[in-house]
Amino acid sequence: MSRLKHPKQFPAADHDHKTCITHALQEAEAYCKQQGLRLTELRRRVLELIWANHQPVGAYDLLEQLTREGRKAAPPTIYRSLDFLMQSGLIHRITSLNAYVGCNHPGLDHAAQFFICEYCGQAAEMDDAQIVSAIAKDAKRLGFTVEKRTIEVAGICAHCRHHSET
Amino acid sequence: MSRLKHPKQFPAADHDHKTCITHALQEAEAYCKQQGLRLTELRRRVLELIWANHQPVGAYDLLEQLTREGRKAAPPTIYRSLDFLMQSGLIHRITSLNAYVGCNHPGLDHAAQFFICEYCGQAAEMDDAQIVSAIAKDAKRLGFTVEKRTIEVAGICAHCRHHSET
DNA sequence: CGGATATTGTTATAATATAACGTAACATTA
DNA sequence: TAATGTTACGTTATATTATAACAATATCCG
Ligand SMILES: [Zn+2]
Ligand SMILES: [Zn+2]
Ligand SMILES: [Zn+2]
Ligand SMILES: [Zn+2]
Repeated sequence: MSRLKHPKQFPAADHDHKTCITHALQEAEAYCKQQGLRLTELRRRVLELIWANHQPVGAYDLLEQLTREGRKAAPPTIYRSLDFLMQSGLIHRITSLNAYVGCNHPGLDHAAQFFICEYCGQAAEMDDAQIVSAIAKDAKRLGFTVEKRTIEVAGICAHCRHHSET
Repeated sequence: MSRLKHPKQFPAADHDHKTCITHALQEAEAYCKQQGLRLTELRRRVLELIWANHQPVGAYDLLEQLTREGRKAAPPTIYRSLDFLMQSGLIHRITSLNAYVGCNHPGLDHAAQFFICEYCGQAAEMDDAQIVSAIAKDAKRLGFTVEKRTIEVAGICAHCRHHSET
């Protein structure tokens, strides 16, 4: 039950995203190897496409990209890969967008909260213990056993807000 | 910016639900009248069907019920009513279920959080200031302007857990 | 190798939601 | 009340997201 001390910031507009991608794939490789999970060519490629940026991406978008690459792909192709990646903790599903985004710290037990910019589409993953404990408190009072939390905040990120101001 | 002091409890198994329904519809009538919103026959009926119980209900379920009542109804019929009811603050959409549930306190400015039992399907609406302020704190640190929060907790309610224990 | 298991291919279909356009009901005011 | 504008509803078609079912292939292990 480890927990991050410093939740991720919103991805800066000018950050070096190539390192995000290579780092994510390296972590995924290592984690799967260690856990005996089979990160096949297809699954690896889907993960790579998801990590192409910090914007959650839809299943059919991914499907179209696979098809354009010449791969034989149908909806089950992509959904099965997404299932594997989610069960392995390598990606998250953003329920409010029906879209998928890479996990910032796979392998760690964490509740994820997402802040999603409605302008640029970027999503920041957080792991705020205060939110989690506030929910736990309510659950305790209700006698409710928590299985899964869906916490997604839509709005405007700092960068987009500054640019939209006259 | 009023806020409830005593968040609702999980609906008890044996509560008198008829009063929930009549109360909800009376409130809706009064609120719409006061706000100049047109709670038409169709919209009223859809709201009533949603309040039939405390389980979020899907759009196509509602559609089927309308059809069985002899009303001419197609998907747009129900989705337009749902849009009206949501915009008027009379119902909430449960994103993780693609389903709709009556609001417990329409007319009041409130962030809603839902605790949803995976066994009985019942949903409890809460308005926990601690959750809201924890999110606000994160948002402030990120420079993020919050527009909409989606907070849905799935799990097992006290009643169902007691019944599932050997 | 050979049989078991896991992954992928393939076709069809389910479930949720919206676009587009016409008609009817209602409201406003001349 | 008739003309007019507005809102709501009817209707058909289609978009979007996701899964069922079964066949073919690849991978693992004794
Ligand atoms: Zn990046
Ligand atoms: Zn994560
Ligand atoms: Zn009730
Ligand atoms: Zn509410």
